[in-house]
Amino acid sequence: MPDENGAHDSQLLKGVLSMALLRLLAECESYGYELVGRLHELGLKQIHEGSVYPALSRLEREGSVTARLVSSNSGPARKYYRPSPAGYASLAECEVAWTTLVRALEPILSRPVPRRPQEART
Amino acid sequence: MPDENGAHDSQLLKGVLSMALLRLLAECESYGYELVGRLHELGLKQIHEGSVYPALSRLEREGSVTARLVSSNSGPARKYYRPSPAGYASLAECEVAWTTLVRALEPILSRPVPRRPQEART
DNA sequence: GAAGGTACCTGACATAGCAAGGTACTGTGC
DNA sequence: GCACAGTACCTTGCTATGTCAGGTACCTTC
Repeated sequence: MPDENGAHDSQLLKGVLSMALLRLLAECESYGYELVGRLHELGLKQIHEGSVYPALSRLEREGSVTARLVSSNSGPARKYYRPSPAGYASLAECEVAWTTLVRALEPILSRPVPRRPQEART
Repeated sequence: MPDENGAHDSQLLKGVLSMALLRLLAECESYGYELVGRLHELGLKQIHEGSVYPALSRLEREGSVTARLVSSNSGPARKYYRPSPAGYASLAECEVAWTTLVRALEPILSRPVPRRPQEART
């Protein structure tokens, strides 16, 4: 089946991408091109370079990550990012917000959808 | 502590609101003003009318919900919404996308954040 | 020297939540 | 009769951020 939910996901992804990137960078210093691959492996196939590079730039501008250029022998120089202390703090906050959201949605999503919605009480 | 994550949440919420609304409506026919209250009870306190009404209009325009006006004796008429068959389908798709996203993020978020990020291998 | 993989970046566009404000109906109290 | 508070709706800008499409450039291999 084709990814018709791709369009939907694009909205769900908002705000999640930064968190995911920050989290991956906390795990292991990395660069944009590789991060795209790592996200794809996680199953987030619909994330493209055009989302990741701007997101990384934002994180750097915000001071959440620091970058260093490392020349490569398999192409142009790679820009390796790693979280700053502020980035770790931001990540922690973001994870709290995410967990809170997931927990808030759980009670309604876990219940099976009723066959017919109940009529409103007047 | 104040809700400093409110700003962050605004991004995390993208796409989640429609799903939550659709899900609540599947549970029980309702109207905007009440839905805001229900979302607040769920812990989604940062959702305001200015988000809910446009979201409901979008859902109606998309054909995901149908609406009917019911006069009230405690104020102006209420606009009750309930999901259409297309809305149920959309909800199902959306829940899949959501679950997929949550599951994709789990493996990286559940691991404890390393004290120091590992140096990249060259 | 052309091709293809690696690696970066950007600009125009669409989406959707937020903030702020406006309208209007109802019952209550004065 | 009138102001008020609560209920209930809606809209206009603003902003953030993902997508799409495209561009640049390095390096190795053929």
